Amino acid sequence: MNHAQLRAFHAVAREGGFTAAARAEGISQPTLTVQVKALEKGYNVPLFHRRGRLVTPTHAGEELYTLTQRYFSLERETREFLLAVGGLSRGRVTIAADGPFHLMPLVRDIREKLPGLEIVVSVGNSAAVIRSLLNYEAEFGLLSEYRMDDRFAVLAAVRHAIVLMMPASHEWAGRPGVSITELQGRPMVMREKGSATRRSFETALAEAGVKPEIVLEIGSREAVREAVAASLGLGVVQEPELGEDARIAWTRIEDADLQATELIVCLEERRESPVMRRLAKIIGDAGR
Amino acid sequence: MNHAQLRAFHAVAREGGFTAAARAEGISQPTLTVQVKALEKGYNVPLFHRRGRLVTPTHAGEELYTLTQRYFSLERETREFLLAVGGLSRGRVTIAADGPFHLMPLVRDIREKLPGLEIVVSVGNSAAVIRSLLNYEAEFGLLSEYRMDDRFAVLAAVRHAIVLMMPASHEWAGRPGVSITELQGRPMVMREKGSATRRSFETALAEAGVKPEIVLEIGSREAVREAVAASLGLGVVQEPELGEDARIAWTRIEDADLQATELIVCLEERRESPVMRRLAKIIGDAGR
DNA sequence: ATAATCGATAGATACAGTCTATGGATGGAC
DNA sequence: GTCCATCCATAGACTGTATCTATCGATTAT
Repeated sequence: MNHAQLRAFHAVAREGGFTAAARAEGISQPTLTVQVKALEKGYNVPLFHRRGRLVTPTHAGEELYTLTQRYFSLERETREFLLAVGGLSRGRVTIAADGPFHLMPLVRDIREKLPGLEIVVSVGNSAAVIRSLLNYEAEFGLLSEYRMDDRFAVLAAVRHAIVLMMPASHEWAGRPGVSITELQGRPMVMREKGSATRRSFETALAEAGVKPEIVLEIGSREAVREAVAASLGLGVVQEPELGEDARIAWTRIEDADLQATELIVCLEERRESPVMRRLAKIIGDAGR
Repeated sequence: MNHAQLRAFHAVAREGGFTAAARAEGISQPTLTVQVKALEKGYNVPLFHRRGRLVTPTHAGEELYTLTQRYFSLERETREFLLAVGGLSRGRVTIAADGPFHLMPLVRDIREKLPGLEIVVSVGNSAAVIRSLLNYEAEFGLLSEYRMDDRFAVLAAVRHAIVLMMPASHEWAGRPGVSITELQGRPMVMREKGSATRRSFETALAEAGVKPEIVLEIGSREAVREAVAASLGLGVVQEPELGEDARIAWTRIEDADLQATELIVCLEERRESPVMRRLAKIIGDAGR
């Protein structure tokens, strides 16, 4: 028993004759005769009654047909699965991100362009993102610029302004911008050392020779916001992370290049995969 | 996608590596590499992560594996079905008989020798038996000798004595045998004209020049027995058809060759089929 | 550092699946 | 009843492909 034999039998059983089956399958009639005969001979099992031009399945043939129906139905299902996955009309894409904020436009864009894809997101810190990528657990990663190395390929970069956050009652509230020098000696609430926002901000401070007073160091964006709302000091945050909080006012820092860059990356070795290229195009369009 | 590609993928996914899969399948490792690669390229779907010597299925690969598991399981099931049917360890055999009496030893023997076979019996008159055989509805037929023609092949013949049946109170009851000449002028109950029993009996009567008095003509074995039990006359019946009836006595007719031959036949064109030959052997052993 | 193991590649080969050509048989049309 | 069309079976030839061996490069373990 082999595939060609089963296929020949199935076609003859389905079409009710060798010639009809040959037409339906687009092959010659002798091929079907030979294959079916080989199948019958191989197991000593007559599968069709041939009386004259009439071809009728034997009982064994009918039973076999119920099996081949399932078999070839499954084969079609498999082929359609591969087509769908190859065409990205179904499948799963996994994204590892170091924070929820820059993720949403990306997810929205993938859902729009490829609605059949299941999107799995895992949010963790930068180390977890890198681990997921190296483990092949995630296809894409959202990472701060400074954590990049040459194992990864950049698909898109999104730059966001870093803005100054203050209590709504603060004297600067309502000002369109402030100078970085004005921050000299001011009380400030800072993120932890590893934060990309803090890194970028400290570089700008150093360049300007400005030293604020660090009154508090806190491990999350939300904690910084709460501390600012409680008037413990000023804070810096990336613009998309601001949210809608009535207790908070914010303004730009005009005379410093204060930006954080968030990268959408994938493993360097996977960059040339066709699926990756198509997804990268969509992602590139998203992170304009 | 073709069968070799799916088989290669399935083996690699199952064994967790190309070399292991090659060992398991008894083929060379490059074959698997080529086939799996062709499958991946054909649909632009990476199926395995290859990092170093570690081979891990992608998500698409895992999904495909669930499909190929079902697929190859069904393929194995199909192969086992064909093996079983070819070895007669399962399947169906259909027998058409012109009466229930000679059937039972045959059915018992088939059940003993080939316990996996489903035995389907259809009982009808001779014409129905012949029709079933010609329609391929039945593989075997039980027929009276005189209905045979050369479209059929005789697999076995069972000869049964035709005996004389009388009421238990009859004067002959208890006699070991009677002469056919003693039937001259005796009241008798007969089966219908087409009956093999009647045919054989009338031939014997004609040869002996004996003429009984036909008092009743009735269309079934059971009806003949009832008529005899009611003392309407004597009856003739094949020995296996006698049954256990306290109202009835019987004896042989000594000086006449009174036998009916029941044939087990199949279609001439099917006689050489291997399945038929094996069944015919069993049937031949049965009808000793 | 070295050996062993694993997967990838290239080139060659044998077989199997398929084709065309043809024959034989059956069933329908007139 | 005869002729024609249709269908399945057979024979022989061919093409493609699944497979092999030989070899390389890379990674892991000793």
